[in-house]
Amino acid sequence: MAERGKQTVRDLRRGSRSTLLQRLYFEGPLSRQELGQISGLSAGSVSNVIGELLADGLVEECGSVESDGGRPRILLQVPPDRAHLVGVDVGETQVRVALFDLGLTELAASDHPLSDCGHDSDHVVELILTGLAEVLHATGTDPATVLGVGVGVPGIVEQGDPGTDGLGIVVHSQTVDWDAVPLGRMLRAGTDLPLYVDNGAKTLGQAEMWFGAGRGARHAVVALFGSGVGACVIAEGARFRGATSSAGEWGHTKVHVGGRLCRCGSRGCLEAYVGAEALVERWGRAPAGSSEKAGLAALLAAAEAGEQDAVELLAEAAEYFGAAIADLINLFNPERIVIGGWAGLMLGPRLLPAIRDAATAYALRFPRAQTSIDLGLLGPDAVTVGAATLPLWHFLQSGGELPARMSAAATG
Amino acid sequence: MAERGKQTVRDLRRGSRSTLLQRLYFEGPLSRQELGQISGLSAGSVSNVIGELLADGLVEECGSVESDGGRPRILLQVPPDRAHLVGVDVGETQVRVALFDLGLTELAASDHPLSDCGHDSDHVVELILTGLAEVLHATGTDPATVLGVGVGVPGIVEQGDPGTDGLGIVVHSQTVDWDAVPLGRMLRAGTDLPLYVDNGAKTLGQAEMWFGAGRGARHAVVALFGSGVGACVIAEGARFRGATSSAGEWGHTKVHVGGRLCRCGSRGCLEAYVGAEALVERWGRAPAGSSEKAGLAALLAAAEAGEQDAVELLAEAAEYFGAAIADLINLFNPERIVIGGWAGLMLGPRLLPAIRDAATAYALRFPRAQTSIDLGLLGPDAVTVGAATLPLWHFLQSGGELPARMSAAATG
DNA sequence: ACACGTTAAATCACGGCCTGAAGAAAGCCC
DNA sequence: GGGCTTTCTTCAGGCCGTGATTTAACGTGT
Repeated sequence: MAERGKQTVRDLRRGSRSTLLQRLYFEGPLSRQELGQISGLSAGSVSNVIGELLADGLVEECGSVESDGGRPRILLQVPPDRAHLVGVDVGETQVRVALFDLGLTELAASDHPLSDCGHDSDHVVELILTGLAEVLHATGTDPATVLGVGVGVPGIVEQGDPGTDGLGIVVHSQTVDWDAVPLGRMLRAGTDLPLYVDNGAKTLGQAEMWFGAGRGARHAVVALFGSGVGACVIAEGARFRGATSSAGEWGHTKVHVGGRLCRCGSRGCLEAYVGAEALVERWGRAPAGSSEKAGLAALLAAAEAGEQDAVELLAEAAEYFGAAIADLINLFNPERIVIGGWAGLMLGPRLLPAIRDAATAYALRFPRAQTSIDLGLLGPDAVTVGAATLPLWHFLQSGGELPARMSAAATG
Repeated sequence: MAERGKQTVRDLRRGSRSTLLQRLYFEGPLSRQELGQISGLSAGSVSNVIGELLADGLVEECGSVESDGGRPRILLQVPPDRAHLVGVDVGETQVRVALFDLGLTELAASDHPLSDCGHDSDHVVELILTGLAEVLHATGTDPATVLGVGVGVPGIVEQGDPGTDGLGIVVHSQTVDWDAVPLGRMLRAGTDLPLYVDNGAKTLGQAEMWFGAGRGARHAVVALFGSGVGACVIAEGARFRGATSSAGEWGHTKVHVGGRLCRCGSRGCLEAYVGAEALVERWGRAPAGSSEKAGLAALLAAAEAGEQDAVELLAEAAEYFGAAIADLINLFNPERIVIGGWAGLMLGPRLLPAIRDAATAYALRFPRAQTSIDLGLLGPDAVTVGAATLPLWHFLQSGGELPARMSAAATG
């Protein structure tokens, strides 16, 4: 149980590189001095490791800061243009491919609507690959500088054996009718870049954790409230994946056993009570033919205008949502809950107080007291950013391991 | 995020010791040869580390086995009598203290009923300390050979800062009315032994994972079904604790928002539908004045005899239980669910098929397909065993670190 | 200008670690 | 007794992080 495999003396160096690289990446320009303080490494080791990273071009000096009277500190940072990342969002209505630099600044993006052919997997793969080619071409980016492609998909992702170059990645989705689609193999046929695939809600949560309302929390749950409902659980600073990477499927938690029919085929799911699709449908007064987003906006406007049925519907949704959040608090004991997703951001300002109250009423006192409930800061566009964090995470975790094809071209 | 702190070259040795010790502990007598194979360490290192452990008396040779034609393998094992462990169960009706050897064989136990003074914390602490003295005296065990005392309590345990010798341990329990009881400090006043405290349901789950139906699983949830309902979540082979160690409070998951009133004060909790206390109360036909256990047995007998209301009540309980297990499957994506606890073991044989069906009906297809649902193998007595695994786990994890007072007396 | 104090970074000997190869040990078979 | 096989031990070699020492780079005061 929990035996971490064999460790050679070399893994220490990888660990040190990783620690330093992560600190520099997340905590901005830092001197060797400060790096030693916060990482616990000795000054000698910091110098040594930073020297290596400098030689690899993974770190660069950027100015200095005087230190009253003594030698000035040299600031170090991870050069944002040292490498690139690709994030893909396979959404309900479109496939979006974005190219980022190492600092996750978006350099280019490509959108392809998904109206005609639906979610036929061959079509989606084709769109991903064309999008990838487009963003690379538009920016004149050498594919050799891309650390990897992260893809957020709707559905459950089976990661397969690691080390098989992503070939084992398989996607299951009851909602878009993907049954064991071998996305890894299919994408691999069109690109040599390292592939990372995860659920889109999870990647959005990842983005919120890194750059949004989740920053700094080590134990958090990002509750994603959109057309459906999902969650991304972070424990000890890393995604909680479970045995086959599908942990956090919150939308089909039973809040009312034997209750409303859900699109998953079961009854009483949270999603059937608070999902945007369900809300709009239950309200039944959205302008015919309008989008789900417009429908929800109309519902919200009606409630703001004081229309009784809209007010009640939203109040009920807040109660169910809060109760389900209470379940998350009881089960995961997070220090923070972040409510994200487009519907969450739209309804959040109105519902947050009621959600907090419901969570307090339904959760156990002690874990509830340890938890704050806040709105997310990132819009749904952040799915691509989150997807791009997948290869980025691998990069940082491995201590700055570059694909073989890139290591020669240390541009600094 | 997820930066594991600084590692010195010495931590490697600790890791190796820990790995080897764990393998030997769990996988019985093994030769250096086999140890090298399964741990990934080189033969040289194994010899080296085992030499250390032998010198510390943490490992002993135990016979040899011929190896067709070559030098025979020398088998190694962890000597069960090298040290002792204490497990304490602070239950609903009694305080039970048990002394174990390193192999978790029970050497002595002491029970004290908790009828008169209820759960007054001073009284409980007193009983624990007398029980501890009793088992040590009865077996003539030198306290210096005790690795630590593990305590399972009803309620939520706040671990406090590690390294403070357990002084920060505080217990909260809405059911037995403990509000921030500083159990660590209180016990520390009466003993110098290392202290470990956790929720009793969690320790029972721990026992089930180590020696019961959970053996070998790296991701599992032990669902504990007794008077109340709880869960112990194991991820990556270790307990999932969350931010403040209270993760896994499953009994108050909302299965029916706004439904039955629960003893926690909230409505619609799982426990209010399937907890033994709730079932017996709802049935309403248990012999007056009988214990909860007897009441549940009577309910079961009535159902076996075909009495309609009993049959229906149990069928409903199975459905709710299965639905709540479906939530666990969706949220934690375990490879195994173990149903334990005294009520679980009592009703399990009858309800398991229905629970499995309900879980299948309510959970998402993919994660459900990855999970097996089985009955636990250990009775509720295992709480003490589970509690004793707390110090044992520390011992194995640290690579066989002995309290200072013991290391001199390497008896071999 | 110039020495002095101060702070930051680089260097280096040291003790530890794991590996891998070579050697020693312990049994069997002929 | 001489091979042969298999297991275990020993040891050189390459790395690693530490901590002390040295060097670098800057203010300040004279």
